[in-house]
Amino acid sequence: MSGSCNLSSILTSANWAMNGSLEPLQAESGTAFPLSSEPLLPLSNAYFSTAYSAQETDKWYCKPPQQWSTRNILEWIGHHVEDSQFDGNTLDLVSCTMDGPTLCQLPRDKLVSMFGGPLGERLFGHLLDLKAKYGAGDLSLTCDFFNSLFEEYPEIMNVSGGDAGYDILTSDINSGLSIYINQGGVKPEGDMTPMSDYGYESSQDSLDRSCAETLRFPSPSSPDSVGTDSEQDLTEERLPHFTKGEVKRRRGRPKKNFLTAGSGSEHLRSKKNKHAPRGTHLWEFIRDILIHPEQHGGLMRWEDRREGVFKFLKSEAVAQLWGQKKRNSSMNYEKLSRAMRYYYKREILDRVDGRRLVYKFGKNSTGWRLGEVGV
DNA sequence: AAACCATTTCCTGCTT
DNA sequence: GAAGCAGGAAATGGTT
Repeated sequence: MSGSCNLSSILTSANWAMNGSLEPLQAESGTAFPLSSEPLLPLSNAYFSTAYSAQETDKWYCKPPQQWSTRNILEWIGHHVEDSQFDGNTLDLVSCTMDGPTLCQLPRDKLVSMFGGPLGERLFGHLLDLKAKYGAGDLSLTCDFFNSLFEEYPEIMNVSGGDAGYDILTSDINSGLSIYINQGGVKPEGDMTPMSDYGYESSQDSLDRSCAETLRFPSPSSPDSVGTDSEQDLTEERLPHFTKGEVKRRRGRPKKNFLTAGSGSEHLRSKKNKHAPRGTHLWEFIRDILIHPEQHGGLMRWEDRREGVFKFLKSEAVAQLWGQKKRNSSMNYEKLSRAMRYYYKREILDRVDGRRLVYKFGKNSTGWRLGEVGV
């Protein structure tokens, strides 16, 4: 694309947003998406760690993508660029400058052609998840989401055979409307269900969207959104108190099922990219909560930042959030803490004796120390 | 396909 | 008694 600015230009030009001395960026004539007059912000690690000048409610993660401004979109793309360690210098500024409705209408292949395969797929998948999440209260947005989904993945409409029962595809967190897919059909379900998970591709994705205070904890009688082998398994595994003494619950991680992974985009993405995205380990998830307190304050806090000592303030809420990330609504602090204890041996965590809910990062953990990149 | 890794689940016993 | 800690054992899903 001739004459376009790349992201390094943004990083340079965006300094005007900080020192106010540079001219606003202008798009080339014929640009498909008009540039916003809003100041553009740098898409760098430093930005994401330090620039919180904008009101929190104006962040991309605080509103539906349909309402994003150009700056929101740049922040969003920058977040994925940073999180995936993608080389932002290869991107066109023109590709990044559009409004929310324009972005939401872009088909998958268009995003892929604009941003390249890995990043484009990533952006598209996350956008689907965001549309699913924010479809609440606006049926057109939900329809938009399904139109996109069915357009991109028509095989969903041809699911047949397999286990009986409905697999949750998505849910409307405000209205309680849940959409299930069963053997080629889509069934709306009126009952309230646990909040659907989002397509976490980084810990920030989840945390941006969730605060402990707004978490919905699954009721014992509600259907579970986590994939199980079958309806029978769902009963046996998720409602053990109904079958206690009759069926022994299987140990280990519950099985996933096709189409049960939130929007399905992560499942489909994983086929193409076998490498787990950054930030998918528990200790990284914990670390990110601690280093982004402005996004999820009140869940955890540093006891001694220099030494890496931290404390769970809302242990169950953190566990639920971790469960969302792993698409496992049965996660709790007991299980999370068991995983944390495994880190002692690997020296990712050090023991802190005698203090409840207090842990300490070990020598094999990174990214939390003062002075490290982005911290 | 198999080995490996990082959890997840369940459990018993202990401590606060 | 509840909550948390410790760690063994077995299981799963994803990656190599």
